[in-house]
Amino acid sequence: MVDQYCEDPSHEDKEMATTTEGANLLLYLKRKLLSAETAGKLEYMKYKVLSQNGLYSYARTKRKAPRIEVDEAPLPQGAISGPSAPQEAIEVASPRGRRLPEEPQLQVIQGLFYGKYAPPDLPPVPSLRSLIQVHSKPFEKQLTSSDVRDDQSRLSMCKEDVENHIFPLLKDDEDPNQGIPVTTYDMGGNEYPMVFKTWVSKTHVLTGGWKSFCHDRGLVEKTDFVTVWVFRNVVNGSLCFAINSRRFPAVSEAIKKRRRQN
DNA sequence: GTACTGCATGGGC
DNA sequence: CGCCCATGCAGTA
Repeated sequence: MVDQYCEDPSHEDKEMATTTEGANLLLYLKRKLLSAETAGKLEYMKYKVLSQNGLYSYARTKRKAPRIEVDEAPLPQGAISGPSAPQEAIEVASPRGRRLPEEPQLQVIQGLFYGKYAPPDLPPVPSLRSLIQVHSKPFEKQLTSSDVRDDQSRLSMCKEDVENHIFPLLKDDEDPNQGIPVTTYDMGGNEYPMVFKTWVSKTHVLTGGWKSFCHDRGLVEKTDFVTVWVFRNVVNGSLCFAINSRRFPAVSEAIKKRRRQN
């Protein structure tokens, strides 16, 4: 696209027009009130770009309230409005994990993620904030070929992550061996119905909508890493996942996961 | 045949 | 050696 402009002798005029157009668009957008859906998508794009460059630190960034005033979905009854609504979200401690209140949270996370990456404790999806009260900390997985292959495409998760981040959130009547229906959200707030299940062989998987999630985002093995948050929908109590992905084109081998030292 | 599920296996740690 | 997990492939709808 840029090359075309360079070869075109009248490109300066066009460029000028484009610049003016762009400036007008930016001015317009600055005043534009966004729908919840559009705001969510923009937030997702921002998060994706910044998280890939390791620049995103959602938890530490002071954020203005999202400009959502038109078409905003009504908040569930009892929910406090505003960006900091679920302040008292309850984090479920892992059975093995010790809770050391003085310890900075970032240190706890480090070592579990690839590179310098500290995803927020809560999925950075504005439309989900009022739904989350009970949740666990995120975990990450480098995708394998069986995670993304068309004839398989189920997300397998390791024992440690499942025991630490999913099992603590399960209710008594939810049996992973039977399969638990879950709703998975992407960073745009789009829903994918999936099933979380533990096979007889003790493999833990996410099936069902995982395939379309994979397709929609064009996920590939090894270079793509998914971050998984697990929480309960405070309104209907259902088990929910939120999944984001980051891509490292330079990564072409399986990364060995560091053993947790307890 | 196609899409999907889930058990069994073997390599790696 | 035992455990874990990626995946091969058999079975089902």
